[in-house]
Amino acid sequence: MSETRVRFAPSPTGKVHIGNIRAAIYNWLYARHTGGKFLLRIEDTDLERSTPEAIRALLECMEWLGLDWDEETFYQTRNAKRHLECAERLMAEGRAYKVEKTSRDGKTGEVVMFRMPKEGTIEFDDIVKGHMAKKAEDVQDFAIVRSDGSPIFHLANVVDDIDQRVTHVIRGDDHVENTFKHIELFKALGAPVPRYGHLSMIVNQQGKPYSKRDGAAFVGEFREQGYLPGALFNYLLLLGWNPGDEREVLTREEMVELFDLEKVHVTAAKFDIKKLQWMNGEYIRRAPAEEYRREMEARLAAAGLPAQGADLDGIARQLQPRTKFYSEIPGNCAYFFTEDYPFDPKATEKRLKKDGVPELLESLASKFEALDPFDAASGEAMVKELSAGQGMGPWVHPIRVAVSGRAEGPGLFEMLELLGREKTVARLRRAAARLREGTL
RNA sequence: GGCCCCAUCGUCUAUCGGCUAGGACACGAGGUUCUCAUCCUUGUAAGAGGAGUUCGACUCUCCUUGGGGCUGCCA
Repeated sequence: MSETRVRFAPSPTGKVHIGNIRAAIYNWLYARHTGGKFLLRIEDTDLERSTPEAIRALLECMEWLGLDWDEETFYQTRNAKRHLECAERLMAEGRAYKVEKTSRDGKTGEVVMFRMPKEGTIEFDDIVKGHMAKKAEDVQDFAIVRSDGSPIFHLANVVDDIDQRVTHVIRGDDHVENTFKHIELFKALGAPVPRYGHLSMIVNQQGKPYSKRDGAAFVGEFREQGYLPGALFNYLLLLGWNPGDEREVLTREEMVELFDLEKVHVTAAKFDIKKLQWMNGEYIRRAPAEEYRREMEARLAAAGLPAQGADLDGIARQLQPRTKFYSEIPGNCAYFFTEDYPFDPKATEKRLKKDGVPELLESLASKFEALDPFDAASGEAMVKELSAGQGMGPWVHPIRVAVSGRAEGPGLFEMLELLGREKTVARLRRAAARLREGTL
């Protein structure tokens, strides 16, 4: 049994979308699962539309998702000589012929056509779709070399698969019809036909397949929006495959161990951003505290917030279960690091702009000034005593908004402890003063 | 038009002839609670339609309907 060799063969003609990248994920997992090789081939034969930017974006996305590939990156255009040699050979053997054709855009010239068999059936066993068969008469001859002498996708794709010794072709559903053509090409070139596995499409909320023009589905967008690569990877994996039990959040190791092409679904799956968001939160909550802290520090630094002196571990502990996206970290905890924190208008209106609040805040400031020790437990005990069993809301809410500017966040007393006595007291007094001045 | 593929809660899915059709997301209710989130409990919600095979069909067969793919000198 020879080694499994699969490839991801995108054409860099636009931004890579989730459908493409899921194909990459499935190829990668299949290679890792079988202990084979995962190859990358850039199909840049469409010179008009392939761009270096698209290639760079693609490689960045793969790296971000941890899709490492084996052997050297294969650029299809660099193998053009071989493609053409094969075309010559096919012509010499009568399997291809030249013909005068007019293209869609009106150019007329001589192209090389591959001759398909005219009778019998072409069949293959697709690993995901099962047995596939088609009458030869239903498949037309097709062009393999353009009138300008450049090889066309079908030829280049097959010859490269031969040269890269690809054993399993795992690609999008949109290639099923091509497979009947490609099989004949492999045979005509005297090469073994690889096994095929065709992946269903991922469709959008409207039920339409994602296209390269679908900006929202561009993998890089998810990264910018603060999704974790692990979460996207995990979510995409589940869109058409499951481990056979009820687990959904899987480690990369589990995925590699359990992944199986035979269990991949035939039906198209609808992309559900809500579930991805949940998955992302799940990944954040499950992240090691160390990792969350590092991420937080990086985000704070990027936002220009000075984190020195603050109890970052304590803040991270409070924030982690409340974070849906890493990108929202600075906005959610800026008040820990600056006195210039914004006041949410609604919360200010509801909790602070009330009769008696300035007086309340000032009296609380004095109490916190005297509190000993200044920690969450004694803060809570103090307010509990003030509330006399009637509920701490009337005290807690104004304090929270005064010291953080926000209506939601960590438990108030944990928050105050993290802030420290000095800041707590100063903020309460400052808020009271601003309320009196009417500057809040 | 021709050829091919597909069809379980709103969404992702389990079921491989025995089903009171299970789980997750989303949504609703409740609990914990100082807010938000987490967490726990819980509810609503599905087999496109019609024939057939069978003791028994979500599961097998056929038809209909609906969706998708392909039908390029794009990939």
